[in-house]
Amino acid sequence: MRGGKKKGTSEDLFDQRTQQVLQGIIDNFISTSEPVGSRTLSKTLGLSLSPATIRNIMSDLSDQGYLTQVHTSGGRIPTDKAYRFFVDSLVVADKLPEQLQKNIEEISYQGASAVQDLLINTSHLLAGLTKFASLVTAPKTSLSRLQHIEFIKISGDRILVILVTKSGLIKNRVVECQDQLSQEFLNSVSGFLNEKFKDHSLLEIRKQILDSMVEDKDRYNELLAQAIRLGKKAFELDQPVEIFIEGQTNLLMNQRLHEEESKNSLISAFEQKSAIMEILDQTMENQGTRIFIGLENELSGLQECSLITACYGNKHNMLGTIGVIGPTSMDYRRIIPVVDYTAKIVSQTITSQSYD
Amino acid sequence: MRGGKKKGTSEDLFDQRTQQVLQGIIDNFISTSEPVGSRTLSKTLGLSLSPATIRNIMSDLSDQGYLTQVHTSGGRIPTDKAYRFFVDSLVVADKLPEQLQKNIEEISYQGASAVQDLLINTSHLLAGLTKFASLVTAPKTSLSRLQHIEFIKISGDRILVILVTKSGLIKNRVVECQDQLSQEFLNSVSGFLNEKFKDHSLLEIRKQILDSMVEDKDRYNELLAQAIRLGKKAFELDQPVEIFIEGQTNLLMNQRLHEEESKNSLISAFEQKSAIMEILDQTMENQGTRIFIGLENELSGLQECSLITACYGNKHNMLGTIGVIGPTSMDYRRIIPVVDYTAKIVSQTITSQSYD
DNA sequence: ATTAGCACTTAAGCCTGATGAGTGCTAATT
DNA sequence: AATTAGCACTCATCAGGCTTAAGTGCTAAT
Repeated sequence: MRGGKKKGTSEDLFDQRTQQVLQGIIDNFISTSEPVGSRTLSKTLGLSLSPATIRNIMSDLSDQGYLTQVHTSGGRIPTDKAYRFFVDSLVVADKLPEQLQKNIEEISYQGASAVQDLLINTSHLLAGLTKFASLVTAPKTSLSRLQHIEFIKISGDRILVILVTKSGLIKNRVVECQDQLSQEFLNSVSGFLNEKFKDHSLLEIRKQILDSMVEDKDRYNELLAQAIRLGKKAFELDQPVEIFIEGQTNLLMNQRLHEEESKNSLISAFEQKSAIMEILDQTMENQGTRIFIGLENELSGLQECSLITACYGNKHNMLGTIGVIGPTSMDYRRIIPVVDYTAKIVSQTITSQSYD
Repeated sequence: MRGGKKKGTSEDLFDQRTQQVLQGIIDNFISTSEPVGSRTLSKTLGLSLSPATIRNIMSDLSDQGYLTQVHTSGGRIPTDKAYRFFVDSLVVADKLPEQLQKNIEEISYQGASAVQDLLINTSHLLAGLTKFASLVTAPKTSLSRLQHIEFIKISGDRILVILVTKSGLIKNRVVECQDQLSQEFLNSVSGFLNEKFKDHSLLEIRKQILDSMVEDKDRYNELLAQAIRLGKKAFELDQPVEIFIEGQTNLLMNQRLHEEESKNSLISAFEQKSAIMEILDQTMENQGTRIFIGLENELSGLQECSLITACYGNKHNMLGTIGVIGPTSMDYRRIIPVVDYTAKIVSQTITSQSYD
């Protein structure tokens, strides 16, 4: 798995020994957060190499951009490039301890009868297990398909709209409505909409409703006219960014980034929820765990952090993303399988609860 | 307002000058966060007093427990007792600038058609305006009265329960149910429950349902039996602590408490949401702004902070609490009116949206 | 190709003394 | 009797000097 001894091929930049040294440096730095020097490494590393030899190797690694020095003396630390190499060479991540597996599986029990609860539990769990910040996005509403819609009159001119999607998401909103509509009438309207639009995606429904409004042919049928009017209100609600973030404080405390400035930019990064959403959205394309290290992150506040994400979904679609943000020097071997397995459990739970 | 020159009465511990000095120290410390010394004060304060005189006064204040010294030299800082005195003597807090008033009034516009949205907006606003941490509790469900209940069948054995309270709170939960119940039947059940329990408090309803179960006389009437069974599930849900906290990071960054330890205890305080809830609950008794300074807080993590709370509600009841947590050396004159006015606006908005 | 040896660099720890803001006390002043 | 000036004292902070330990690069020996 680690690439043989031969040199020169474009993937295999290192001979085995160089690679072991790099590994050693990364491992060392991950656990101590201190720059690592040649002497220490010569002792820690199993290979019987003198510090001098290791120095030579380290010097090469520096030239190739895998290591940097904070100051002239004082050991070296891995760069983003080193982590990237390290992560890529982790063909198999660690097996998850059984106890952890059980912890993760519990997210579906703790009163998570609705999908929202499940996602909140998930975000809580990830923050707790990793001691970093966790991100969880709700299934994109506009792509979800309609399971059920219902209107409940709660006062003269206020109507509660309840929208249940196939993915199990429940949304409610209060809309105001001039016309005095009776509950019976509202029932017919919801009956009509349910029948007509069940299983259609919300995006599609919105489009069709808008089209109907333009055509305007149904204006003399009161039921249809109202159905369209109410439907418009119910479906037009541009869904606010739904994302659960937890454990920001973990990150700020735990952090090896001691500098005020980087903390502040991190905070402001968290405040740009829509930007984070966008990034997470992009990860939905391909399944499996994705890892963004340091500068690979587009959001500037995160450029001293690593982001690990995985998607969840049902058999038809990827629905949303879960993820963790931690320092670039996090223990990838431990964190990756946690995110991975959590996504798997979320998927399972959602699938078993979804209505298709 | 500040009490005359005469001494000896139990309220008026200070002559006017002493009080001015204390004021000066507090003002100074609030704005600079640095211990203030006699020389500085002699210059800043309008009174033409020599540092020596001020030292004598300060010495007295120290004896009475209003000031402490961090080290032998190096100026004095106000104690909790001093803040308490300061706050109590603030008969009228500052008038709120109009711009701020407008900002606050906006919480009811930003798409806050449902009470939950309003509360989230509020918490966001408070954190933003004060740059501290904000707390907002939702109306206590168990005391709210029922406006409407509805059951929606969303798959074979899963039923969505929607509960709308008079205070405008909307709750939904998914419950599972062995018996295959048709939507029509569910409608009868909710019709029955609505009729029987409308305007009753949820607590009361739960009690009555449990009583009915014990009596067991309705066991042969299928509608009643199911109504009780479903009602039990719907109302028994012990409402999870609903509290919105925002801006914890504000507090951790902004903070004059530099020590790691106090930050950690602060974080753990925030994690004990139920403990915070309890404290806020206690504030619901009396209307108006309440202020807890430093050690007056029962929760240990908050003992280096001050908590400012105010209740909101409608004409019948106090429903919930909003509040801010900041350093004891916060600018009370600025913060108190913000919390105060925000509570007022929340009350107004809720009242106009409530259904009674 | 590897290693030992050596001169060089630098952060961090420690001591030192100087500085300055502050204090308490006492005696002089008003 | 209240206020103030003066003085001796305390103590945090800072800069400079010194040492130490860990590290580096380079060269020459193995």
